[in-house]
Amino acid sequence: MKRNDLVALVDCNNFYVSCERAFDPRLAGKAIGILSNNDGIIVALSNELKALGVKRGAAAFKLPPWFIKKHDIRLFSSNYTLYGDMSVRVMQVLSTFTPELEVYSIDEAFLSLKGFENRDLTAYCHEIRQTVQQWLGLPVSVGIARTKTLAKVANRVAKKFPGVGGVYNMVDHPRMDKVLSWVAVEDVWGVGPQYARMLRKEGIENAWQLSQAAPNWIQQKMTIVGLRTVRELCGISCIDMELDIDPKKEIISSKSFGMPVDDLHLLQEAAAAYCSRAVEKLRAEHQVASMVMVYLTTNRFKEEPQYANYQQARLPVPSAYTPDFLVLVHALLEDMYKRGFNYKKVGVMLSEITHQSKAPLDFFAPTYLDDERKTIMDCVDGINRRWGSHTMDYAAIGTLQPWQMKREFLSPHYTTRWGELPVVRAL
DNA sequence: TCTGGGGTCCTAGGACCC
DNA sequence: TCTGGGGTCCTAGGACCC
Repeated sequence: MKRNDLVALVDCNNFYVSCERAFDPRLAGKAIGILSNNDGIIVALSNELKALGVKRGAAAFKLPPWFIKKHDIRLFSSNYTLYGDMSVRVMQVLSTFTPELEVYSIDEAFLSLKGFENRDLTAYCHEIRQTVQQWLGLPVSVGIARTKTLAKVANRVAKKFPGVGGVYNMVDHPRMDKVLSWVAVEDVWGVGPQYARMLRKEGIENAWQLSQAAPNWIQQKMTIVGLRTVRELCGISCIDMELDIDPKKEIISSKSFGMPVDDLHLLQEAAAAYCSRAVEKLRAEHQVASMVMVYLTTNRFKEEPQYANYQQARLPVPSAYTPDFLVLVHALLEDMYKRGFNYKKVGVMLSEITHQSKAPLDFFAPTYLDDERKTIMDCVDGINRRWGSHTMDYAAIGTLQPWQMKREFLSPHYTTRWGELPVVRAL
């Protein structure tokens, strides 16, 4: 990107909450919280819930029943199927507004506005905002600037000052110092808790001060990554748009259990289930992997005997055939397992990933692409796509699955299951 | 009772090579 | 007293993002 680039950051407001509201208008104006896996903590809050003093990360069970009742607080288990599907729709709408769209996260995208210099950018972004609102029922905020980091700042302003109407334009802003001084240093994109603590100790408390810091010192303390952030705050674009979706380098599937698990066979089941999920994701991207890693851990927050370990193994030939991995995962876990601990979590990670067509060849073994194993997997995936996931599964994942996560307050899969479509009734 | 899950990038340091 | 120097590759760990 060059100095004269233009970029808009579109970010959905309270995305998970807004998805729930989009399908249930009665939730408008209510204090709403979305829970983490296992219904443990609150990961997303509506503004009304924030106003009651509840913080992100608060343990759900610690909200007293009288408090919930008094303020009519609505809690939901996270429904990632719904949020993921809504996300795809948002991105589809946004892509009609620019030739260059970078999907940055489930609820955010950067839009290149290169070539739009002569338009009224603020008005154009209001149009984007209104379109998403009208077509999907989701509120978004838009920040416009010459660098991604500044677009993040502008987006923050758009969210925090309702007066600007959800869009804030920082391109050639006359009072950059004033806007940046308003942003706390830990709220700058690229500055996490560790760096924020260090910077504050050095007297740098806001984005403006950070933008004025000595480049050499910044690079020494925060690596090249920190230096880029500083330059971006100064309006020099260093972080390019990423228009191609990079193939994944690793795929992780792991979850905390809904209850403590000490039995090896149950751990094996859970690991097999996550393994199967991970390899499914691998195939969805037409990739193969040769390395698999398994980890398991007890609950580090509890005052009881602790144990954590991981081990990895390599397949002789890259594969996307689930049973190849199930066998390894089974053996690795058996090796690591120690009796007498209450385990909280296992995870499976795939790495050394390549595209199916680029996998290294083996003289003595067929490649995944040319093998009947691929035919079998395609068949399984096809069935699960047609009839719903888990229609066909591996016996290794068990049937009772007592380790499954808790999701007591799950909303319907409004957009992805026929049986759960919202119904509109004439009164 | 609870304290998520899934990613990426960068650097330092060790192993190994000539 | 001496015990090079420069390069690459790999891994672990730390930082960040949502």
